[in-house]
Amino acid sequence: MSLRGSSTGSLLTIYTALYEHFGDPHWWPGETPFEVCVGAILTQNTAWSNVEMAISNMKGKGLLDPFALLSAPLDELVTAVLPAGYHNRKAAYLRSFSSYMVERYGGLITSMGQVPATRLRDELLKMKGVGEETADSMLCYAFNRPVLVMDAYTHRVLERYYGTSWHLPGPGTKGSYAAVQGHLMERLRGDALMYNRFHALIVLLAKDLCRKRPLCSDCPLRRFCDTGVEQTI
DNA sequence: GACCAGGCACATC
DNA sequence: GATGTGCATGGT
Repeated sequence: MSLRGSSTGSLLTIYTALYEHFGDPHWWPGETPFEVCVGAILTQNTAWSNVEMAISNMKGKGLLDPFALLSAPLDELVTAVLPAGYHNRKAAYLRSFSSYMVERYGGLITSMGQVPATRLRDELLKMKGVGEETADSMLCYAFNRPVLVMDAYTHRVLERYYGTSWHLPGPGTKGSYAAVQGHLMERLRGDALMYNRFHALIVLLAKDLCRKRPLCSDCPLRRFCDTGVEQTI
């Protein structure tokens, strides 16, 4: 398992070019850490625009609080998250997450923030509806931990960037998440803010390429366009 | 009308 | 353990 020809320099080049092109992405959209966690669950296999509608519904009903969420009737919660799809499952996941927060941490997100990242990650992964990507999104964007989120965008953009030298397993294959995440974090050796921005900028790039928005002529990111990445992301 | 979008759990082999 | 399938809506 290796990436021939890769180097810390090339990854930092991507990061620097992305930052210069897009600026500070200010991720994740969310007014509170709890809202970020809710968004991480709601966005599973779902476009963010649909998640925004669901979060807006929840905000309108005062459900963006673990205690309020737990005391609300289930059908009210289901109705609120309807636009995000998978409403029955996601409503159950949100209840499960809120229950965990209230029972273990008294509903205080600040108490969760005191827990070592590896332990908190293990706890999150034990909950139904929280896989590696969702747990890492919470750790990085709600708890400001130095964790790089690996999602389909990250995988596909980097796959295209490295081209034939990309020898890590593809999304969905065994060990792919930890392998790719470990590879990138070893080389980037960044802090929480850098990992936060790196993943966010990759997503912005992928979305821009989807929309076929042209990059400036001297931008190092044109390498993505030259390899036809806009055709596949 | 088909396909996709910031996954995950569970059943089956 | 690996693979396939269900979950569900809104936008394109």
